[in-house]
Amino acid sequence: MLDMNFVRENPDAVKEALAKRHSKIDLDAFLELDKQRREVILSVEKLKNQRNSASQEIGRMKKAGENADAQMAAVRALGEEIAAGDAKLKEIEGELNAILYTIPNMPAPDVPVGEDDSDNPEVRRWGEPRKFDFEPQAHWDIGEKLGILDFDRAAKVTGARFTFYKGLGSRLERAVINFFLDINTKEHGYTEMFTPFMANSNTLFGTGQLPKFAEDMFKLEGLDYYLIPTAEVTLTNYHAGEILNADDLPKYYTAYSACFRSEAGSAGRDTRGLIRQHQFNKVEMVKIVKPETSWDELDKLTHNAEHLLQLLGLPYRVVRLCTGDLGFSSATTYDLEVWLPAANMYREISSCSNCLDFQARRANIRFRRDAKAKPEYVHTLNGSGLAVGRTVCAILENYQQADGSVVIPEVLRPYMGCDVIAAPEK
RNA sequence: GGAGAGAUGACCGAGUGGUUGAAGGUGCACGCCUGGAAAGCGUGUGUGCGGGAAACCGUACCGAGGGUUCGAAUCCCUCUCUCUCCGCCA
Repeated sequence: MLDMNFVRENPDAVKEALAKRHSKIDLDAFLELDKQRREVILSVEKLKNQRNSASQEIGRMKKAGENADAQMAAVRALGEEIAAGDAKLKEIEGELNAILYTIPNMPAPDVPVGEDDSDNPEVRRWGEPRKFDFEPQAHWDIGEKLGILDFDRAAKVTGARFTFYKGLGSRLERAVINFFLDINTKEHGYTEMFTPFMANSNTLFGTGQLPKFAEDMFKLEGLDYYLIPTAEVTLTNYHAGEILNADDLPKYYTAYSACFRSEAGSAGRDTRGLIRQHQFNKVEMVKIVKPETSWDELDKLTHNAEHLLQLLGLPYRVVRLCTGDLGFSSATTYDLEVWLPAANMYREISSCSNCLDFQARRANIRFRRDAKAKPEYVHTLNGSGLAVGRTVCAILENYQQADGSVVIPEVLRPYMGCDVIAAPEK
C-alpha cells in the first residue's frame, strides 16, 4: 500500500496515477476521512492523558489511605467518553483502510500510459521465429497425439482447465522445473526454497492479492487458507514482519510451486491446451533489496528470466506493461512473451516486477542500515523464471517435426534422458 | 483429535493490578583505559500513531482479539502458534 503521508502530501500525483490506471477511487473522500481521523485521535489522546494522570493520583491517594471515591467517579465518566471516541476512531479507520488497501501502487514515472495490453510497447526481441515447411500444430494436438498430454481425462477426474501429463510429457515438465531451478541457483545466485502451497489471509494481504482479488483465488472451506496463485506470495512474505540487517541484503529466492487460479472472468479465453489452467507449475524468483538498488535489480531479474529462454532456444520479446495493464502491486513490469508458432503470436511466459516498498509496507518487511538507524522498508521484486506449463507449450510447438515428434532442446537432454519425443508407431 | 505447559524488547530472562516501556544479563553503539587488543569502567540502546520547524511532548503496544477496573504485562473469555505426552497418519 501507499504511504499515508505520501498520499496526504501528494494528492494530485496520486489522483493522476489512479486515473492512468482507470481506478475509480474517490481520493477526496479518502483525504477527508484522514483529516477526521487525526482530529479524533487528538481529542481521544488528550482524554487518555487526563485519565492516566488521574489514575496515578488515585493510586497515590489509596496508598496514603485517603478516600478517592470522588476522583474514581470522575475518571469513570472520562472512560465513557474515551470509549465513545475509540469507537468513532475505529469506525473511521475501518473506512479509511478499506480504501487504502485497494489503492494500487503508483506506476513509475516512465511507465507508458495506455488502456490495455495492446498498448504495451515492445522493448526488445530475441531469436528468430522458425520457418516451418509444414503447418505447425498447436501444442494440444501435438501432446495428445504423442500421448503425453491428456485433457479429456483431467476433465473427467477434476474439471475444465486441468491436465494430466503422461510419460515423457510428465518428465518434460519435471525436466523444465529442474532446469530452471538449477540455472537460477547455480548461475544466477538465488537460494532455492520449497514453500507451502497454501497461505493465510494475512500473507495474501501482504503481497496485495487481498482484499481486492479474493475471487481470483481458491479458498479452503472453513479455513483461513488460500491456495497460492504464485510462490511470489510465500517467498515475499517469508520475511514478513521482520527487520533485516542491511548486510543480509539483497536476498534472492527461487522456488518451484504449483499455482492455483480461479480464472474468474476469463471464461471462454484460452479454453484449449496448457495456456490457462486452474493449476499450473511455475518457478518463481523473488528479490528483497535495498531501495536504491531496486531498478538495477529489476534489470538483472528480467535478464535472468530471459537467459532461461535463450538457453532453451525459444524466441521471445520483452514488452513493458502500460499503466492500464500494470498489476496492482507493481510500479513497473516487464513481460516476457515467448513465440508460439501455431497461434502465430507471442504469449506471456514471465512477468518481472518492481513493487518498490508497496508490498514491504503491507507485509511490514524492513531493514536497518546500521545498529543506530531507523528501520526502513525494503523493496521487493518478483518474476517468473519461468512459467513451466507455458514453457512446455513453447517447446512442443517450436521444436515439433513434420512427423509429429518433438526434438528436446539440448540443455534439457540430461534431464530427459532422450533427444526426442518420438511419434508413436502407427 | 485428547491431556498438559508455554508465548515478555536483537537474544536470554524477571515481573500476579498502581511513576513498568517494562528489573537483571547478553549483544550492539559510543567514550575512557591500552603501543594495539582483550579485560575492565562509564554512557546509551524498541516500534507504530498523533502533535510540533525542531528539541521534544502525548498515546498505544509484553502472541492476537475482546472483557473486568479509576488503573492491566499482571485478573477473565475467545482465538492463533510453540513445546511435551497419547491417538491417527503420507
